[in-house]
Amino acid sequence: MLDIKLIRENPEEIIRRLQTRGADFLVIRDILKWDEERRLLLTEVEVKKNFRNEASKRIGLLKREGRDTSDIMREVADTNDKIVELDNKVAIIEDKIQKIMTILPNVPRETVKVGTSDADNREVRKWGNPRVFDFEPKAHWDIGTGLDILDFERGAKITGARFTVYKGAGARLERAIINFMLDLHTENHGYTEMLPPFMVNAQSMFGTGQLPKFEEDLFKVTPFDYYLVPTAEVPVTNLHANEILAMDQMPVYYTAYTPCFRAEAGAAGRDTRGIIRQHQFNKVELVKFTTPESSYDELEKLTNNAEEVLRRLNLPYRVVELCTGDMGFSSAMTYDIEVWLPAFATYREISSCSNFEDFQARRANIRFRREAKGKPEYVHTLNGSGLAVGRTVAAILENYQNADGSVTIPDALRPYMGGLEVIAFNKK
RNA sequence: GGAGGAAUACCCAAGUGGUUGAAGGGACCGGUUUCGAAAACCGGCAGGGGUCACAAGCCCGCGCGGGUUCAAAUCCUGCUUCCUCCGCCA
Repeated sequence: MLDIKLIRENPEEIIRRLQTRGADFLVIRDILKWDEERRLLLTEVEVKKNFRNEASKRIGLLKREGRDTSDIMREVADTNDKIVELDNKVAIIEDKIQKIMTILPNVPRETVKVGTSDADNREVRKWGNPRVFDFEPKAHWDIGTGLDILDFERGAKITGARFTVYKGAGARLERAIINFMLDLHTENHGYTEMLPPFMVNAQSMFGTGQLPKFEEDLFKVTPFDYYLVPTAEVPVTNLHANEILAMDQMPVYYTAYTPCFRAEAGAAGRDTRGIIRQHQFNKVELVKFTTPESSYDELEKLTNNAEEVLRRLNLPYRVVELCTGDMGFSSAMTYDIEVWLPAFATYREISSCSNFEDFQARRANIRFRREAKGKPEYVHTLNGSGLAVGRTVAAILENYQNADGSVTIPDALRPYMGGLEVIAFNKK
């Protein structure tokens, strides 16, 4: 949520910067008008409430003296009618403002490149060299099927499209990667591991920005008012909703493994093969709560923490900075980390690291206090995938594949695979 | 799922309609005292919105939402969470 005061002070500037996302956002001028109206109504009704408070107090005193109070009581009752009327007007106008405010995206950071699609994203750095194959590299779905570690048909049978069954060494690999990532982030990067619920309420979805605008992307658990988490960002960021953090706990670093559930509405026809785009996938997430002045340094560090996973797995990647038109709703600035996939001969997103500044903090009411008696301020929230597990499996299968169809296990994962060095076909 | 009980500011806690539009204690912050500290004493101490200078005053505020009343922490009502017991259960 944007700061209404900021809009009030500099509406055209906000409109201009929001427009870089690709819509006109002139509705902000309406908000401004309604806001003005609201403030006038508020001052009016508050004068009346003050009268009511004072008069009621007087009635109490007069009654104690046994005096007649019917005149003044009637007067207050009349005032009450006006108060109700004004309160209703205020409620209607606030509702109108709120409806728009909740669907306004975050203002991109001033330094973010203006653009309309991923074609305008800026490559920041590249790491590692794509392997040169002396055979035709296969796609991960062919490798996985060939090794009998990925079963797409049975996934579709027991559930539906975009659900996959992992088997044997495949299942173990997924689990090994999760443990490897969690251990790295907790032992080397200073994050505290959390294991949150995989369902959250609508309030939490609102707090991080998935609701009200993106309901069609979510799986709702009827008849309950719960949603399956599309990312651990939602439960973990909302851990501190309606809280005021003490300065000495800042910055807060959390990492969490959760499965992620996405309806993938509007993705029909894209990435229909393999495990790149699933309705359910695993992810290890990094989440931070920081002071406003440190959040961009923290974004660099967080992104680097995610990159470290790929470096340890020796998977070539690049980092791109998303342009204004390609950024998510809540983000002020986003780095995507893209891993090299030989069969696609391209880099594909495996992590997205964002600074939301105070956008989510306002929605979820997450604040901190610099000093014991200081005024609470909104924190900045950040998060990033550290990393998407399924896509890591795909990257390993493709980058570490051998000519005979087997897959070598990256050194860093072997301790997590019971020492296994190669996944070869195993009919069991 | 059934039956009871509870929810007050960082913590404990008083308070069943009007000098409580939140007592008292602890913690915490500031001060006096002290060579320094402890103790004692004095003072401060929930958060939020509007006007506006992030001042004063005013409005809101006792788990959350409605309602009754001139007036609600206090009465009514719906919900949430926690506790005790019963049932079921990984």
